Amino acid sequence: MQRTNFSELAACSIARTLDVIGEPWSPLILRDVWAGFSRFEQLQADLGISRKVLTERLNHLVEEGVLERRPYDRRPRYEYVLTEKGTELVDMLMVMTRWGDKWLAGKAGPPVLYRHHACGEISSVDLRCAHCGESMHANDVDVLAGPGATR
Amino acid sequence: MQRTNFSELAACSIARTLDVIGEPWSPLILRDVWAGFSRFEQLQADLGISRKVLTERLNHLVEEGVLERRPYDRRPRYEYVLTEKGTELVDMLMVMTRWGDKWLAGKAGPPVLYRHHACGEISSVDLRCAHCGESMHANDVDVLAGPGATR
DNA sequence: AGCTTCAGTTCCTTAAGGGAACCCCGAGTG
DNA sequence: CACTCGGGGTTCCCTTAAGGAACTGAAGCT
Repeated sequence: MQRTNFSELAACSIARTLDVIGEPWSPLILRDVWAGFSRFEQLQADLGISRKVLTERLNHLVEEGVLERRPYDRRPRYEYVLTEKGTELVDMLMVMTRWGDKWLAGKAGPPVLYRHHACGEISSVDLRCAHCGESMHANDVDVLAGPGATR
Repeated sequence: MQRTNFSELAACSIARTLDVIGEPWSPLILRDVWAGFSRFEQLQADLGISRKVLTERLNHLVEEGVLERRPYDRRPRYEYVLTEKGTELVDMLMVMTRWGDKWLAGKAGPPVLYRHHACGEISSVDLRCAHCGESMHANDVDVLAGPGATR
């Protein structure tokens, strides 16, 4: 299969982000690392992903600065941990989770729940304007060309 | 290429969501439809995607209830519009955009800006707890098994 | 009747994922 | 010192999906 490099299409932060974590399995690898599956064997066993593809994905995520590969033994053993850049990607996963919980979970209800440290309650994320704090969703904004626009 | 059906791996809203929009091009198609490119020819020209793949992706997104295919002429002409389910997916794109703006845009700055209707300011999304309204990010939550969990 | 446009469909080539087998390295054991 | 074990990959072959260009069909226009 050939695959287009999305970020060459246009200046677009969505396309650029997809070049970092848009490949199959990458978001699930991030989820697992966040959940504490940090080693190659753990990830492979939990996801059932091909070892070849897992190697490729981990290398790519490390190159992109989303994960860090660090030794945890004097033997050649490594674990993968989220960098700050990677941790901030988890925000996106929390929004995906919320959408999946609402539209795909069905009667069984959400597979996982989040308990918010600040208030101690089971909750989920909500999108708000970083400026005024009011709700901010797809229909609440105008899209304008920014400084990095090319067309 | 074979591709694993992610949602069969485990009860996981992320995996389920990826089965809806995780295929290559799907998020960019959604972005374009949101931006007003609603017809086959417009999408194909803007993205440079193969017509075959565009057909497959549009069909899948319609089947999943994310897009609606509606005629706009007495001739066999169709446009694709976001359903409510699809519009809520754009939340995820806004979070992706924010991450890409921060980590990948570089000196040129963000390619697009959002102006928030409520306050009229250029802004971006921020994740907050739906319950208490405080900031809610990856490190601010505990993850617990929910009613839909299978293990 | 012929031309044009939109919205796909068909067909071939190329490359990526799946999966199983294999390999290398250092530690622990007898 | 040889032997085994387990983590972390690498290699190989097969299948299937993406790229890309050419083709089709159904209106409406001239």
